[in-house]
Amino acid sequence: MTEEMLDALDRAGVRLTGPRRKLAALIERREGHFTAADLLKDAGRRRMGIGRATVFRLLELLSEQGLVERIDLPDGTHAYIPCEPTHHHHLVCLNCGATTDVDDCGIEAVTREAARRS
Amino acid sequence: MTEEMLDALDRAGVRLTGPRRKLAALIERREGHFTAADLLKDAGRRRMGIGRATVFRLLELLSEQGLVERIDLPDGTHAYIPCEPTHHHHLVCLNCGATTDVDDCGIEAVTREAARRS
DNA sequence: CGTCTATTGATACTCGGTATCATATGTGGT
DNA sequence: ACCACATATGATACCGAGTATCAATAGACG
Repeated sequence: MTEEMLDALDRAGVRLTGPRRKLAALIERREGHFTAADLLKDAGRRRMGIGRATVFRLLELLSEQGLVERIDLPDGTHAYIPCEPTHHHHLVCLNCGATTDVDDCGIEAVTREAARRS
Repeated sequence: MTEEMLDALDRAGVRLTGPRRKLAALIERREGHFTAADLLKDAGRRRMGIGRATVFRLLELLSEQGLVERIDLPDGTHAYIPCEPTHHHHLVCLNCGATTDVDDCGIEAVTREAARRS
């Protein structure tokens, strides 16, 4: 997984820097979803001097590359889920935070119908 | 619509105060969705001295009463849509901001399937 | 090894929303 | 019509997520 990320970053033509390697490793040991704040906390606890901005920047990069899915939580914060860059949806349990992938794309039918009626 | 809101507030056992009446009127003249910031701006422009907190408090109240639906935009902000307190979904166009109601609840099938599989 | 550009982290900032708290104001009882 | 008192208000300060800036650092490539 870490390798995957680093490869993808390399392929994207960006530099393979120390902070990025460290953050990729941190993401790897997280299971399931996490927030920017989680990573920041992880990094802080291990006294790697990784700046706020760097974390947000890497998450943006990863999400552009499709290695991470950005989820909009109803409380207005964001979570990230490491994932394969294929088409699918995530369902997030608002109570326990568990996540599931849904490949059956039933949403399309609903939106199509709504588009027709508007 | 304003009457509806005020009635509902009355029914909810809260006081029918000046600021609440004014805000209800402001909401009425807005069409479609709006944000807390929109209301704040409206109120400020007319020099009604309505505080930040009051706006958020009223929106919370209205949303508890089901008179307004709180929408989570992907950029992490919230919008509100005046609506009847019945079961339905909203689709928000991310480009133009237009909203549509969807009563066909296709989402249930998807979530049910996912629940079974997890 | 050296250059040169991408990246970094500190800092300050913005913005949506919330907590606090003294003051003002609806409301229900008389 | 008045009063008492709880509820609601607005000013202010605060919080947390995310972004802008910018001088200093460090990959990558020759």
